[in-house]
Order: sequence, then C-alpha cells, then structure tokens
Amino acid sequence: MPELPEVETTRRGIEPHILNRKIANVVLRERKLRWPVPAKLPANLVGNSVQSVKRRAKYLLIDMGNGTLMIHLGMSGSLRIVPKSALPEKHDHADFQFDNDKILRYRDPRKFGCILWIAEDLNQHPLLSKLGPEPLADEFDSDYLFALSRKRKAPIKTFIMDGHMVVGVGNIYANEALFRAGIRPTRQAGSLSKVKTRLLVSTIKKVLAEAIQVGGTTLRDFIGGDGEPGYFKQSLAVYGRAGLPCVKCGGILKEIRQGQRSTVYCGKCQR
DNA sequence: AAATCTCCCTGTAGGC
DNA sequence: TGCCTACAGGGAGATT
Repeated sequence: MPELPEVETTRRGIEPHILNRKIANVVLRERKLRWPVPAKLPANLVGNSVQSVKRRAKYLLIDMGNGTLMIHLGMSGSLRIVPKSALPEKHDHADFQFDNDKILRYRDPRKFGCILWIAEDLNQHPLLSKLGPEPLADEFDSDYLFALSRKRKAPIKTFIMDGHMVVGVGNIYANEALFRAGIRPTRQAGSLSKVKTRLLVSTIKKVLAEAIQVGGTTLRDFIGGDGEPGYFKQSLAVYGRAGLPCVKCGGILKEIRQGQRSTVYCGKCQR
C-alpha cells in the first residue's frame, strides 16, 4: 500500500513526464471515491500546464497555475504514466491525457483515495491546514516531539501515526520504527524520556529515508512496473511477522490491535 | 482537548 | 472447485 515513501516515489516517477506539459483531455470513469471527484475538474484542467509536482504528507499536489490538483492514493491507489493507446482496466478511475500522448492514469480498487481541485490558498485548505510537520524535515526533531508528547496518555504508536503530530508515518513504518528503537508500542507517549524520544525521531527518519531509497530502485522501471513497492518488504522486521521469531533475540513476535490497526512487536526487545 | 470509534471499499485468505 | 465470511487499512469526521 502506498505509504509516504511510495507516494514520494510516485511523485518522482511522474514529475519528469508531466512537468510543463499541457493537459489535453481528462476522462473520469468513476467519480465516487473518498469524496466525489468534482464534475468540473476537466474544465479546470484542460488547456493548462503543470507548473510543479509536489507532495505534502501523502497528498500529491499538482500546481496547474489556476489551482491545484490534489490526489491521495488511499491504501490501494496508484498513478502511472501509460501510452495513449493503453486501454483502461478495471478500477482505472481517471485519465489525465497530456499533449505528448502520455496518460497519467489513476487506479484505486478500494476507492479510499481522492482527486480534488483546490482553487484557493493551499495552506487554508481544511485537509492540509492542520497537518503536522514532514517527518524528514528539520522541523520534526526530538525537542518538538518531546514537548508535544508531554502529559499525553495515548499509546506512542497511535501518537506518531496521528497526522496532527507528524505526517506520513503509516502503520508499517510505525511498527518498524518502534521495533528498531526498542520502544513498546503500547507505552504512553508522555512516558518516553528525552533520550528515547531522540532515538525514536532519528529512527523514524532513518526508516523512511531507507524506504525512499528502496523506492528509488523501483523508480527506474516505474513506467513498466506494477506499482507495487515490493523491495522494502524484505527489510521488515516486525510488520506481517506476528508469530515468527524476532530478528534480534529469536523470541516470538506478538500481535495486538491498537485503534483498529495491527501492531506487531517483540515483548523482550521493546520495553 | 484528548482519546476512541465508525465508516468508506474490494481483493485476498481461510473455512467448509 | 467454489461459495461465504472475515479482515485489512488511511484518515476524516463523529462521538465519548
């Protein structure tokens, strides 16, 4: 599923194909996503050129000059560049056809993603205005997280997955970062020492940066690729490994549920 | 304010 | 083999 590294990989993959390119046509086959795709979207887009391709949290932000095309991949979405001749398949909900005979094609089987148009100031938009800092930005440091977490009783895993605190830390990377940092996911956020907080912050950054690096490998054959991350799976130490031995101590990994999400951890290595 | 719950959706896996 | 059900999950919005 697309986590922050996959969204960033997607951004880097599509940017060279669409930057400064003019949109010639837009086809919407399914408008019922997380929120309805605006019917006026084609009118906003056709004839305009892509000014920039950015990312905020897991939102892709395509600046069209007269507004911004905002796309979220949900948990099953993908964006790919395909030739104009490529026939749409099941779940290919939207095509953005460019003047170079390439199509930016959106697919999302579970329809948890969204395609929206933002005409006003991006920073004022309700989906973006309350987001925490980017995990890889300097702004996200141990002083910030330590101050924010004081007196907070929520489990640390839930806390770092909350987009108000820091964006882009999904279930997979929250599990992995907490394992690598040796922190039990159920611990109250406010109970972490300054030292542990520093370790957690640096570990989150490291895990995400590593995953983006691996995504970069996928990037090269992005056009022909199937859109699946694949590569980082082999470096997962806990996610999806419940009941299997811990890679550090050999103990059996436990699985619990926190906030409707599965958590896997080592009861011995994570305290 | 903070914490928790609900819901959107379909492919996949497991049971029989 | 095929049908049926449970489940996964990002994250906004509602509820406690």
